[in-house]
Amino acid sequence: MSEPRRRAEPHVPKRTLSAVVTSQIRERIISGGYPPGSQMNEVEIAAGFATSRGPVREALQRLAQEGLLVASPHKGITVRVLTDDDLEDLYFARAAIERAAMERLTARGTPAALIATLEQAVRLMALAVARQDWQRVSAADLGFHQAIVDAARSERLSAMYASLADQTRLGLNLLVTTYKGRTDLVEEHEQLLKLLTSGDHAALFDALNRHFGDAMITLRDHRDNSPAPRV
Amino acid sequence: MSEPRRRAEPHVPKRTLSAVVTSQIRERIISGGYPPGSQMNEVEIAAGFATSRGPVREALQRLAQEGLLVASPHKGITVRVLTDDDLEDLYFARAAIERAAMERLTARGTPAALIATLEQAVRLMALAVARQDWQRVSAADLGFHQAIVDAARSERLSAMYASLADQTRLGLNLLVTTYKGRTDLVEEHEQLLKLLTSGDHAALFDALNRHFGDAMITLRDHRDNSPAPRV
DNA sequence: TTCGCATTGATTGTTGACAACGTACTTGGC
DNA sequence: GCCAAGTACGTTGTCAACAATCAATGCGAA
Repeated sequence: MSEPRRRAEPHVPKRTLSAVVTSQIRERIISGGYPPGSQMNEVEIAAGFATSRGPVREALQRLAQEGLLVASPHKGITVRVLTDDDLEDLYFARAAIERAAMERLTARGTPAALIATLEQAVRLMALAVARQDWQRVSAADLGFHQAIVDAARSERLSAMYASLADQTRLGLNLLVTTYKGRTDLVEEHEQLLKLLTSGDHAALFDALNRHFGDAMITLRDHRDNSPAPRV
Repeated sequence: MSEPRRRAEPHVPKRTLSAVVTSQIRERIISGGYPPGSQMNEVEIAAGFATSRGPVREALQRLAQEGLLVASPHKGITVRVLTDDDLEDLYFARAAIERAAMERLTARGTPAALIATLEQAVRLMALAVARQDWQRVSAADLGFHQAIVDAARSERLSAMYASLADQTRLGLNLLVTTYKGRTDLVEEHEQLLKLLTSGDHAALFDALNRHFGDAMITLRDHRDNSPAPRV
């Protein structure tokens, strides 16, 4: 990991201030630090980061294009409020990308490294479920799926999926108890993993569709049963 | 080439300057006004738009995230140079999205409005082919596919596909003669249209895969036969 | 009261200047 | 002549102030 310093190419990742602000804000949005619907006041955030509005503005613009924020000209930028339609669209788009990734994987052969990564993710998920740490369950869940997409080695698919995964976490952090009672979650991912190694094309796709379908149903139930936060 | 505003705008409701600069630059990149690899000098562009660096900077950042530009911190922003791998990745990602859209369309039924739009696109394409206007052929081609994706009514799929389509145009404008000799292009789209209305799931997917496969082959041939521009 | 409207306050959009960084050139030494 | 360090230039990153726009409030008239 440690790279010997070379004169011709020191290339230390001189992270620009905008970049660090962007990732900080993104993390805070995903983890629920900024609740959906709240307005992102530029001067306020800039003060929090001890910087000026410039970098903050760039960060917000970027996150808006990633789908975590919504920008209205002259009105401001607010944290996205995901509707039921948005959630359905999210899972639909994720399924589209993940299926394509799986198709390529089954065609080219599943790398052993991916299997190891997925097994690790499942283990982490099981552990988190046992501890009822739903934050980590969600992280393991999305990590599992992102690993599958990344294994397809498509720069664009990976980038698009990462954006969709972030939006999904934004939708989930409102419903921290979403995973509660879904004891079948670990089994479902184990099943996906098994089908992925077996190479059973049709069964794998069916399982993925059911998997996302279950997630949608669970989300809807929780949303219906819990009072929606004021918008 | 220079298309001035058609009117002194008394009622431009609320398009921010950044937005208009963004679309202007995007159009110019796609149409080849800024050749791939060239650096986007902020002050230069700002002078061209008679504005300051602020809006230009925002526009460039946005286009970079759309994939048309690549940004290196402290070095500058350049027009993306698409490699062969990029082209393959583009078609792979497009196929992933378009297949998902088609699946939903065949499941829910193809809207009549879509059929009309596609027929119109094919007519325009045939006309452009007859006139050997490859710029319009490319526009009709991408319009055809974008219409299919839009008909699936998925906000995220449409947005992602639009970005991929723009990148495709960026790759095509280097090879303006790409379509030359592809007299089968109109037939292929007619075939896709027919299969879409017939609802033949499997045949439609096969046709789409062949369609993109043909495009890839043609692109590769042209790139191999023509001297690659220095990078 | 209630509707309409001007005014106020706050926030975003834009600008020009300053600072930091990378690149290319020049200069000195071998 | 060639290489290396130092330097100068150009570009990007950041900042603070100015202008434009929107939401909210208060006032007055029907």
